[in-house]
Amino acid sequence: MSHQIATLAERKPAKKGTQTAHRVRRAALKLFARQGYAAVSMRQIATEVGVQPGALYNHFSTKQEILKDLMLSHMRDLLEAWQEHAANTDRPSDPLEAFVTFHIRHHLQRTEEVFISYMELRNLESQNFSEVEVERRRYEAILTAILEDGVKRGVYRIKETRVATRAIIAMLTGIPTWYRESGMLSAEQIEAIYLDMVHGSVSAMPLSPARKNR
Amino acid sequence: MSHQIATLAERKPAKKGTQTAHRVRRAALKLFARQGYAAVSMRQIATEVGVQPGALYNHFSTKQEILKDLMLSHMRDLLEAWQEHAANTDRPSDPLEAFVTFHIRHHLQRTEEVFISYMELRNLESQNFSEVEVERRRYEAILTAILEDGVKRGVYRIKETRVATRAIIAMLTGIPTWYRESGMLSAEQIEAIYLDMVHGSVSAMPLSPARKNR
DNA sequence: GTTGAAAATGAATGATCGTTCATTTATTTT
DNA sequence: AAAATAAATGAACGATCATTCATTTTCAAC
Repeated sequence: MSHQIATLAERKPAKKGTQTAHRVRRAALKLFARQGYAAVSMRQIATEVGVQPGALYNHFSTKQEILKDLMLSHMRDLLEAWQEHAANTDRPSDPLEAFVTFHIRHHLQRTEEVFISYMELRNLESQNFSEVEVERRRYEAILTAILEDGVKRGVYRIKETRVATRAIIAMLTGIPTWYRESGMLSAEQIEAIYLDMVHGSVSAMPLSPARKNR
Repeated sequence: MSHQIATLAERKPAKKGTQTAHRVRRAALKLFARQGYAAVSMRQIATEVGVQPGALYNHFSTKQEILKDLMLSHMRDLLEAWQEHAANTDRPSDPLEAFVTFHIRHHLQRTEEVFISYMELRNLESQNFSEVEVERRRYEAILTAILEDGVKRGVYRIKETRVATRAIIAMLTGIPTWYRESGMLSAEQIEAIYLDMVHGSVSAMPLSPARKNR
């Protein structure tokens, strides 16, 4: 499952097989995101990779396994990235801001994965669905904890932190569906707008003037 | 034998054909929502209706046309419902509240349509996509206008009303993906929570204590 | 009740689907 | 360089796909 990324001082050359497996993932990611899992054939994936259909089965035993692999590794990448981000940020003055910023940046660089992860859940067989769901809940729990802490500290006014979590994540995750790099707004501007909105949606107090015009 | 549904002042009995067309729509709606457009076959739809596959083509010329019909009529129902709602509500003190409440109530009663409308856009052929997109933008424009008016009146602090529109609609439209009637929260409670959050996300001022505990 | 139209049937069309497999080719290990 | 292993080929499998159509059945209008 662990596809190694060649870091600087890496020794071993990537084997042919794992190279191809990686290209299959990339091809499937692109095609699933564009057309949807059910509408993409193994033949299309094979063509995109530049290989015969049968060859795919040297790397994945079924089409379903490709989907599971993509969705699960997306969620695990996300959680891993958050762990790293949180570890490297020492005591953020505003944990909610840290989370929102992280989420937006991470997702804006992975629009295809986001599409798949939020649209292809129904195409996962139940066992695979459960596995993905575990990771999703784990991620949601991070935000819920931040909100609950804020409530305890009296800075947030929300009553149902689980509901607020879903509301916020839905709001943020919608960005990649319409954001285009060619658009009028930069990623930083969007980040600032959403940060303000999220803040306002949960805060007991309005933004202080100092925070407002950054 | 056939019992037609008699509405109040209705004269004409529904013809057999239009009855069947309606059942095809219902069956397709249910199946598309559960499995996705691409994963549903015309045979499945026919079985659900209780008819042979070929009979479907007396009412819809292609599978694509069924999808288009469902998505387009969903959007038109939505717009029509809003017009009616707005007409019957005389000068709402808070237009944003009126919109949010309307949106939540309307969508919570149409979870299958919502699923299809936000997941099957990519399966629409470009001509059909454009038609649906026109209606969607029309709907978004309603909220944008409300926000812009609020900005002019100085009660909202948002800079990009188009972005805020998408953020709010994404937040609200996410509800049907997790809401279950059997859950702990009633539709009214959810409405109240989201109303607070939306309000906070755009307002220049925090909620007044009077509004807060309703 | 007859008649013409609408709706449904049942069978078939060619295309495409995911997957398998014996075999050949390429790569890694010894 | 030889042996062992991994990857890719090319062809095929049965199943299922959306759609068509001649025919029969059902229904609505007169």
